[in-house]
Amino acid sequence: MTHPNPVPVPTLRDVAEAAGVHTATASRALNPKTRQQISAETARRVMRAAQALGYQPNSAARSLKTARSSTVGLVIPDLTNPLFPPIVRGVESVLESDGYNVWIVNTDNDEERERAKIESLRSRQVEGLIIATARLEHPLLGQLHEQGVTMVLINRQVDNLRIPAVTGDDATGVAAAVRHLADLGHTRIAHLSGPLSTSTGRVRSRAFRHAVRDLGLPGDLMVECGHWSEADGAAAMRALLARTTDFTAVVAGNDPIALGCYDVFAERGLSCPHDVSVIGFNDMPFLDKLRPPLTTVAVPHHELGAEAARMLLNCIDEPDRAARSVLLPASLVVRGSTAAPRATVLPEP
Amino acid sequence: MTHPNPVPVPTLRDVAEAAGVHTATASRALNPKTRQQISAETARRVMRAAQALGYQPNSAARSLKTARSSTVGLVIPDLTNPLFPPIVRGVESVLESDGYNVWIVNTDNDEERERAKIESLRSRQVEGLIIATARLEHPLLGQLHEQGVTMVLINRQVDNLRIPAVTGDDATGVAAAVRHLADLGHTRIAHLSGPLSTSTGRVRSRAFRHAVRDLGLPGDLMVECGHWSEADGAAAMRALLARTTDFTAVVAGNDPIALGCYDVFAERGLSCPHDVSVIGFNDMPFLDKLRPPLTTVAVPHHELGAEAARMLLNCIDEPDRAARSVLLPASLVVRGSTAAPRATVLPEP
DNA sequence: TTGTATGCGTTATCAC
DNA sequence: GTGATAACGCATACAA
Repeated sequence: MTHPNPVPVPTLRDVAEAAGVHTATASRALNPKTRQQISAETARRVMRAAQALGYQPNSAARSLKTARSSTVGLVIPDLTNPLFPPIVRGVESVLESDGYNVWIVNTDNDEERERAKIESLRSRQVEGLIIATARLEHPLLGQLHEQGVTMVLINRQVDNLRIPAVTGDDATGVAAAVRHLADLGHTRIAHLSGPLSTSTGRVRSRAFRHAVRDLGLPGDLMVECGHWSEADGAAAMRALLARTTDFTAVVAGNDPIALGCYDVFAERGLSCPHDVSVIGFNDMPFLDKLRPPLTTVAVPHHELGAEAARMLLNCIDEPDRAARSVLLPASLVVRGSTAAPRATVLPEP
Repeated sequence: MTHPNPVPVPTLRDVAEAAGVHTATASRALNPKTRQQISAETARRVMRAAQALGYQPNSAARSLKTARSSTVGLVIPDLTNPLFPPIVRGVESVLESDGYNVWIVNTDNDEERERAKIESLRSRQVEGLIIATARLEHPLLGQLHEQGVTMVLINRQVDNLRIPAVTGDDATGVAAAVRHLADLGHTRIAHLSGPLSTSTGRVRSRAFRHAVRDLGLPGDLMVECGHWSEADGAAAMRALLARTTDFTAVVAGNDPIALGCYDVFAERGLSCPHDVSVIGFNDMPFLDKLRPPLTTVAVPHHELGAEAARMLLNCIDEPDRAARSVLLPASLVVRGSTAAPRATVLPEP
């Protein structure tokens, strides 16, 4: 139940009256940037009055007047995907110390939803957008760019348009994964890629092809997952097994896909890493508690968010600066899901 | 880089001019609730103009005029805690279909931060607050309530004030956990509680005491964790083992605390569930992939958020309605971390 | 140092 | 059915 006598929200005018000054004076006294224009005594009186009344500036009025919202929009597919909360916190950590607030929206990877959410963000006069959805087809981005919307992309490079982006160095991460397996003695390594309609799916898939080719290994062991999910990972692994059993290691497009592999191994009585090694991607929480603990590629999600936020601030401050893209290093985290293949013939010296 | 010629954002005035009508008419044409007052022909013309210009209403101006923000604030401790994303999505699923938007803030369980965040929310004229932080001491809540702030609590009951709340039925969940262990033959069951400064810590701890007492089991095997974390769970388990080894099962205050137990078992060479059974709380993602898969109490987090949102809408619509509290059922999810104790003397018939 | 006046973009209340 | 006008709360250019 709300309070029986809902206190009317005090305005600047109330504060001014209580302090016996004009609203303009009160406004200056309350704003740190203009407080110096005011006598210390008056400033103190105004601030006490504001405190006493529980005054909070009406941000709608302020942004209407100043044409600034001190708000940026953060567009992600789905908060329940453990990738994104660290990114969100990274963004916030930078933006909040600069006086900005962050408005988060989920798109569920639905184009219509995404459009609607971004419209609503724009109608809120956000000063910039950080977009962390990874679909490849994206007419919307082009439109926004045309309209001069300030934005930064996370985990996605758009080739055509020059939009600043910050991404994890997926290619190096995949290469490290493949090299690790090769070093262990694996020669037939499969890749269960994410959807090739996503930029990350495409980048990692291509990196895998390059990596195996560079090592002189076969590059035909590839299956595309319909989604980045455990279920689709399992389906892809079943499809691969139906085609061939002549492989000893798998590089999964992400961690849930790797978990899908675990499920199929359990079904088929295969032992990991004994029969087959698996490497995931992203280093989700609690992977070290799995059976076996999953070897994976760690992406600095928090730092991805923080760096995107810094970039966005740059873009807001210097609208004419050329777009830059930043690549953050990914690193292999070796755990228990990778080992030497069972019947390896070690390469002759 | 932003567009070289940043298009000035079109206002209602621009739309009106383009359509050859007055702004008032344009406003009426664009608002579905007033569109009927306008001739169909004019309405169409205005809407086409708006479309063509890419017009988005300025929400600051609108909420200044209407004194409504169509926004509610959602206050949580930390998005990276996997408990909260489902709650957030639950809240959003209800609120968005009602035309509201949700503003999320993280408090990191810091009182000062929480106060600042809520102030910033209020200055944004949010129409209500959903608060999902679980500290027990909370002068702030009292103040907000005094000021007539509409709010709903998640996972926390405040005794004094009559503030609506929606919580999981922790007590029943804990009781089910204890009964499950007793049914397996355990007689000496320990509890590693969360911090007793949190309402959930206190509720679950008390429920545990009641449950063991009702079964005639000893109630002295309790340790309080400093935080709801894996590290603190491990510390508590070490403390318990230093005191006694005369127990065969543990009910952890939450899942990370249970994982802390796993860590200590690994250190000491104890086998779970062979030497000791463990039950967690919350049913975080991927618990089924652990070694062993963790038996836990599932709380309907999405539904918790959805129900809180429904309640908040009620409160906004009918400010004078009495506060209600809702308890959502929790359920035991039996997995591999619980089994009969090794050397059980089964009770005589 | 302080007060006066104005307008941000929108909607509500008038009058026509 | 449409237009004119005012006002929401605040910040700022200008006057004093």
